[in-house]
Amino acid sequence: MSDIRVRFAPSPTGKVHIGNIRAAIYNWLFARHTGGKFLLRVEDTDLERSTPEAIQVLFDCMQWLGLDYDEEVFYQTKNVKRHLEVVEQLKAMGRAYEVEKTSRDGKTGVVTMFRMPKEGTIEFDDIVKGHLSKQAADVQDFAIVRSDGSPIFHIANVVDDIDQRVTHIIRGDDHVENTFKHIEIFKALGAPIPKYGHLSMIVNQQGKPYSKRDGAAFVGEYREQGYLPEALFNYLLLLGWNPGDDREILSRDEMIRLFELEKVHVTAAMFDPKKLAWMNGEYIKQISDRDFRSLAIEKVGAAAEGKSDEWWELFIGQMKPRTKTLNDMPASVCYLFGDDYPVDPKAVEKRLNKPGVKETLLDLVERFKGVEEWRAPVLEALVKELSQGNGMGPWVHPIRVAVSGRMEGPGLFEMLELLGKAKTLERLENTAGRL
RNA sequence: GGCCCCUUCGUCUAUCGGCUAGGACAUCUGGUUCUCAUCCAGGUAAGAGGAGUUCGACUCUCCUAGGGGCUGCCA
Repeated sequence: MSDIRVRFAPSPTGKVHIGNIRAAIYNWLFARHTGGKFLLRVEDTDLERSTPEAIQVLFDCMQWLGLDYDEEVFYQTKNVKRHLEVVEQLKAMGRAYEVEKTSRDGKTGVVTMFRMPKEGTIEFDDIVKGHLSKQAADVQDFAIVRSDGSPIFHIANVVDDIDQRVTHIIRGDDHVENTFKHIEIFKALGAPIPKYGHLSMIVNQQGKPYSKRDGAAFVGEYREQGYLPEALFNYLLLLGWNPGDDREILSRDEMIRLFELEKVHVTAAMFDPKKLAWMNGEYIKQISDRDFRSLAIEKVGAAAEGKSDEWWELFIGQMKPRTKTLNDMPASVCYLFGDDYPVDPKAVEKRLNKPGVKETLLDLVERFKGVEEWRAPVLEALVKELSQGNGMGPWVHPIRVAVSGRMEGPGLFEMLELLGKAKTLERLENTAGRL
């Protein structure tokens, strides 16, 4: 146990950005590594966007990624009274003052400003960026209460951090400049100044912050696309941190054991969907047969019912190494679950519309009819004998397209076993009939 | 404009003054194979530029260039 307390403090908007969730991951890992507490604070002061649905999306994302939090969720709106009390305190001390201002949209009103020192330097040691300092004169006074009386981010954030007794603030790089302001508020209030760690941004190929224009920018999209939470977690973790050796695929326990905030990189990291896809494939290969089966059933739907354990074992052995994201699966195996499957015209052209193919298929139907034990090795032996050692291509390719409509997939004989004798014969005959 | 930060293969990165600069993804070649994928073997590919410190610099210092962040009654 330690006294370390960190928080993830998103403002719920109905979507959780990958850069944001990476901050959550680093906070979580830091807390779990040090034996501290990981707190969740919902900065729900934007009443229009912070709907119950948006907050639920946030919870769902965290649960999906296995980011469990300690203590009760802290809602920023419930602490508004405190924020305003502190502002009064600041005013009494002469550190805050009211002024009439005109906002960008032309409205004039009285806002409360925080008074920054006018000389000296403000400095702090950022755990990831190192020593940072700035002339106080370079930081302007800033608003902390709007003309409608509502507290602004800067004051709400600091007061909540004080109330939640946060010891380490790990957040996005875009808050570095705010830190110089926040430190002054902590000082003015006589509160201990937390340690800071600012995380670089996730950027696109142009080096700009990764946004929805660059592809899937939100956690929910990866979930919908069939990525495993473990893979996204692992990939995001590696975007700016590594254990110091060549390991890349890490178990949750290893991550917790090895994670060190001091080793987080300062530089922005470019998001590479290809590597994420590779990593997802690695995780799919790692999951248990049982889990793979239930995920497959989830994706394929009702058509997956009624298959035997034995059937699944063969299916899993064939499909696990061929699956990059779970969502690829329904399309790549649908011919196993029904007769309504797409036929690739290029495959037909290349493998079926050739002289002699019709005869080959009809001949195979006759030979297959006599097969009593409908098993991949038996079928393979049969075709091997036909080919007389000259390669099974002339048989294998037409069969594959005839029964599946595509040129790629599981091993042909395994495919036939999965399909069953009746379906295989039916499809071969039907296909031959159309040639 | 001002302030702050960053800079190793295309990408993520290792290197804490000794480097023939290592790994992974991507890419290419070959092998295995009935296709695809897996798997195996191998290849191409990097220290932004310039000064300085040092026996020695990717590692330390400075300058330049390039990139990014902030500069709201957003968070």
